Amino acid sequence: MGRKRLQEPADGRPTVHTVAARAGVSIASASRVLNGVGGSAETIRKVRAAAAEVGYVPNAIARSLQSQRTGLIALAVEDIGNPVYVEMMRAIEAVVASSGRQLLVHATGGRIDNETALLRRLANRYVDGMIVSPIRVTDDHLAALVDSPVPVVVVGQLGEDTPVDNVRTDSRNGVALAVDHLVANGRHRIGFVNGPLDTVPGAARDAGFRSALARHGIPLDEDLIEVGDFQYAAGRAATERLLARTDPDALVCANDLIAVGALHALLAAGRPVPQDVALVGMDDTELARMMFPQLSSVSLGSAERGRRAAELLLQRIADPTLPPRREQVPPSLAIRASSGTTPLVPRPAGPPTTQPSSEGVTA
Amino acid sequence: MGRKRLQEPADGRPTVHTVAARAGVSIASASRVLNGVGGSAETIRKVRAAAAEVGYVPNAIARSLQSQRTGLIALAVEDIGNPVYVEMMRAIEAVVASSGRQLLVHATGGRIDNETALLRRLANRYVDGMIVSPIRVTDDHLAALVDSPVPVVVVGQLGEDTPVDNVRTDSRNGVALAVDHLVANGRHRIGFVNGPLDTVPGAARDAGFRSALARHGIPLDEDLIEVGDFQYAAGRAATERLLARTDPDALVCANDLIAVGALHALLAAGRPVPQDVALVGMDDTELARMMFPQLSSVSLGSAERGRRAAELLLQRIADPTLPPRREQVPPSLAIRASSGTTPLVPRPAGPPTTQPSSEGVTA
DNA sequence: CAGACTCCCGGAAACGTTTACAGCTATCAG
DNA sequence: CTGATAGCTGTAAACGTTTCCGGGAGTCTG
Repeated sequence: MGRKRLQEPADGRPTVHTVAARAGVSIASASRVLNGVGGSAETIRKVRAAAAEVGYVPNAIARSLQSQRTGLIALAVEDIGNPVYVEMMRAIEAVVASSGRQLLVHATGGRIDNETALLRRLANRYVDGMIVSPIRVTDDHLAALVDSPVPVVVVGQLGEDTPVDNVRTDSRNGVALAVDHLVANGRHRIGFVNGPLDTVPGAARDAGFRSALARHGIPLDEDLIEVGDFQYAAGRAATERLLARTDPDALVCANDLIAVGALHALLAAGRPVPQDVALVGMDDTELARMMFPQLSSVSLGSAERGRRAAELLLQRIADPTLPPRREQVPPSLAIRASSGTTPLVPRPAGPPTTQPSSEGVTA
Repeated sequence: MGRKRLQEPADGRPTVHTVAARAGVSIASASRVLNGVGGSAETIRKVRAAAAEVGYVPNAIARSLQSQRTGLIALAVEDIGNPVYVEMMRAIEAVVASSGRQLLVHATGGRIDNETALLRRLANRYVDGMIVSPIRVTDDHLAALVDSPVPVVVVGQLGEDTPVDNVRTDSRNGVALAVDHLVANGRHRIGFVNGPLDTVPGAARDAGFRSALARHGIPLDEDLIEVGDFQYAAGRAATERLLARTDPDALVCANDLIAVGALHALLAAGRPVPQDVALVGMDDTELARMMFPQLSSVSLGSAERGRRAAELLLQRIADPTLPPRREQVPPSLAIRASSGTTPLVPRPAGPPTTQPSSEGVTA
């Protein structure tokens, strides 16, 4: 029999040619049987047997080249360690896995050039689509998003007119929920520990804080606002700076990592939480529930946003002609011990006796 | 000019054929120039210009098919949310990225069939190698590891005779470090909150705890040992059960998530840490430093293990004929406020004034 | 000026798969 | 008995790239 090509590649792994030769059929028939389309009973039997004997496993790369799909979905986030992204990632993973695909995680380290490069690299088609959650956005970046060669979904704020699938929340309003809650509990010297103002979430939260105070008729004291990074250490340092110059009775923090840093700074300064200072974080990650006292936190629905983003992406992959869509997940407030409702009543210091309810009340 | 094949595929994306035609050279020349090997000055100029004009980007899949390498490294861990894996992942990512490859993360959810399936799927070559950190190991699993079609490195304990690259620590001895430290500080009713005994780390830590107590001549009180999951909630529940039936003056926890749960349970029960009960966690994740009081914790060098595993894997990919290697990272103890050195001296409750040093002392 | 050597180029094969197409056989209807 | 039809099969092309190889042009040496 005149074999046209090697049947056993150098590394000895069987290909569809190996199977076909062994079964005494053509590679087309072998491929059809292996894919479960067509084939006579006899052919099916022979091919299956041959495949089993040689331990044939199809090569994913070759299949991808032919089918023009890789079965991979990329996720680009700033910091793989931030629990908010962990939760988002878990939700995305679930959706992606249920579609038979796999998730490829990129850590951009928040460096935007990094992220833009990633978007440009999409052109080489190593992936069927990408979910990206940028914290900074430049024009260059936007351009890369808009004319991306593969479907892209953005988690986070994006200009109204940008024709890119987008799942967002309203973090401005999220901050307002926190402020409303604190004001309702009699706190009036409310501090705010934010992340960098040149980031999209940082800017939104800053605006939200200022407008919420204004709505309550509370004059703005710039001393009560401090800015750091969206990290634990930066949050702690920022809070220490804030405490050194002024005297808040409550703190709103731009995410839970900052809030944990703030909690640490407050306790170290001998300011019990919530008796002396009430504390509200943001993102409502599991970290908030792991603190003592448990932290109140504004949920921005990160898992839900991740889930929806993944669904949007899968839909767009299935039908690239869909018009750009925009979804919004509303924020909600989980009230826990750190912003307890009995403000400013001096109590003996010590671990608060408030029983930590593992489920926060949603406002 | 007789073109043999389509130069513009249906979706309009340029291929090397497009570039070659536009530059008026063969695809071989175009490919050579684009890869920076060979080509006359004139050819280089023409090809580069043509590539730029049409915005050519090479197709990663086709390249992989030809080169038999995908540039992807897979990492399979149980729980993507456990900070110990986050740290390991970061370390691996750094090494992998510096070799120009990318990391593909799988969450196995601790289900072993899941992990074995993953190993079998490696046969389709969608990835150049894999790092896996199993917490349970069966014979089936071992077999899949040993005759994996692509290089695999295991992070964690593995039988001595298993011919698979392996980076391990000595968690038995790690537990001993914790016990020694507590005993040296006058604690004698030392409790142990462990993970499942049918896991590799759970079993090792259990053995370590028992032998350490024996070495100090402390009789074993089974009431002081409790088992749950390697999770926060389970750790908290296990600690509550333990506290309900006995009265420890110290607790060793099998990882930091459990330790945080234990801290929570202790504080809720009005047992100040470290005054009343000293607490030592394990893994020395950033979570330990984010608690108040900061948690002492046994470092098992997760970042270092990740780094080494990645290096072993890259070396094996470069030279698959290497003999199986086995590396060991020694544990060390980071002493922080939660196991402060002034035991059993009743103090007024309240936030400990111990200044939390962000760097623990290494024993 | 002839031969050897270097360099560049294009044709074609190869990576491993799926699939369009055409040919063949067997079955069925008329 | 003939023509149509359905189902199966094999050949070959295609996916987009890299690379082997042979040929041709140019340069250098003797």
